[in-house]
Amino acid sequence: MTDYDAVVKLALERGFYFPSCEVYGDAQAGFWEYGPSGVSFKNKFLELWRRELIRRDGMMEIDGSQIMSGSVFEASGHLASFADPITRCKKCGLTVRADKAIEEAARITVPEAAEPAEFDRIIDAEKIRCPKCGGGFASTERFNMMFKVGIGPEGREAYLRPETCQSIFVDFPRLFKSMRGRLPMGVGQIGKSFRNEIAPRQGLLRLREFYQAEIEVFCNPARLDLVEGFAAISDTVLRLQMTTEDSGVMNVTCARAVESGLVPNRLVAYYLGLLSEFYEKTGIDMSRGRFRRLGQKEKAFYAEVAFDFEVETSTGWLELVACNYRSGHDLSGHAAKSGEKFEVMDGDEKVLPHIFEISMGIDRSLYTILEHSLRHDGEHDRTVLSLKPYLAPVHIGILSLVKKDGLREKTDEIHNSIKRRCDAFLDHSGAIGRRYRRLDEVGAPLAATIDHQTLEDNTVTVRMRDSMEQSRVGVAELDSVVAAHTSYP
RNA sequence: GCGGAGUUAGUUUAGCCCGGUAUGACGUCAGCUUCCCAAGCUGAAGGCCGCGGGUUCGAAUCCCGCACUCCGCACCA
Repeated sequence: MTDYDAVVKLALERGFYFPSCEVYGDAQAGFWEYGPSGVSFKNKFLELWRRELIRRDGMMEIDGSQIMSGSVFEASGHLASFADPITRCKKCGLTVRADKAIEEAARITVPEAAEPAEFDRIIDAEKIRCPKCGGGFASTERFNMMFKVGIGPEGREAYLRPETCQSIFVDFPRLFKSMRGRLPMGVGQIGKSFRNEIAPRQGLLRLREFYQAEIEVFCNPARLDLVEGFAAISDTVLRLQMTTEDSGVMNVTCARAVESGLVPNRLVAYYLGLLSEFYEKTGIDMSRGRFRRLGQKEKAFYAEVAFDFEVETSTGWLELVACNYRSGHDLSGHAAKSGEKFEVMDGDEKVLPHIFEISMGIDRSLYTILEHSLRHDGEHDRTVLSLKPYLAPVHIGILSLVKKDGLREKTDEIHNSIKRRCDAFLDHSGAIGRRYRRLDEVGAPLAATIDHQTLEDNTVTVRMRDSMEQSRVGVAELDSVVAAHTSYP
């Protein structure tokens, strides 16, 4: 069984995640639900994100609409650029990208954003045929990856957002004014985005409806090297890979990365440093991670400089975060379309802020943490999910060694006294070893077992997930033991 | 979307070639055991065999279509 299969099996058996609408045959691919363990785990991951990025850096957090008006995506460029020109072979049904087919057959480069009729004209003029069967092509159409929705009885045009950040951009003027903003200003958001992927695949890794945690840093393009607090991360090590040459991954400090020109400025290096420190704390094996600088062709249409944070998993290198320097693309687009002013004062200077974004895929991050944390302990023949204690869905299992002689009642009492302050799981049934194994599988770092001695001296056995070591702890101290062991770093 | 493989209980799996409504394991639940690492014993629940149609007296099994999952290609601002 591959690591991927092992994670999927655990996810299904232990309620981390599973397919949406699975009782119906018309369920579509690319939609998954988080179960109880998954939600508890996700919430803790997001709390870590808030601590390490939003609060640490004094950013704002908003929660925007998932449905946004058509104008937003006209201004952002998504209506024109987030769509592929596709054409279909009339004989064998092969669907190809019109621009790719023309490029390959006739060596003519047509801009992706050209009109469909332009593609048809060239296909006709160059007598381009299906590369597979030689058949003729039907008319070129635009397949836009945004989900269109109709608002109200008239069905007014709107779209499910394909990235959460558009809310942040259009809210910027109000946020800057009402929240007494000053540059650089970070605004974050956790929420869902929607993309009509042609072929969703691999569970949480490629979804049509997915979670993003995005941070948009509004900055003065003339002051990208004036970063307050840079000293805090200047010695943080980044694992960098340049795309141009087949260079390996280099370990360089943030300070060194800027000096050597590997990272264009201190602002970008600062946030790569914060991000690196964040992921270190998620339990992902950072020796299998890298920040890869993207080449011209790989970058998104709005990005000037882009680094992807990628991690090696059993499915190959997986992109968890896109860090894009989007320059003035977004705000100038919204300014022009809306007529609203997006310039702000930075000291004595009036500037249209540029944007550096940290766009995190939450689902992919959660998957990667699970895969990197799941291990088989051959010595004791058990499956252990060695999550960081602060990310575990269950903090502590509360178990009765046996049910009789009042141990069940004592166990219930202890569970009741603790359950509002942490995620405690009560279990009376089955052999004690079996219950420990169950807790190991959901990643619970602690278990407290109530036995006959508890009735005499009010102590319990506390068992550690990773070492399986046991110690005797007073019931009165249980609270503080749990808090100390499961608190965020 | 193309090509390939697959889909039977929570998980895993037999049965399919050679039609007669389904097998085992693990897990779950209850009881006994009162026990500190998946112990043992007894019992139970759980399946419209992915969905729809066809052939047939009768379909998990044969035929057709569709969906989903996985792999490869293409795609992935």
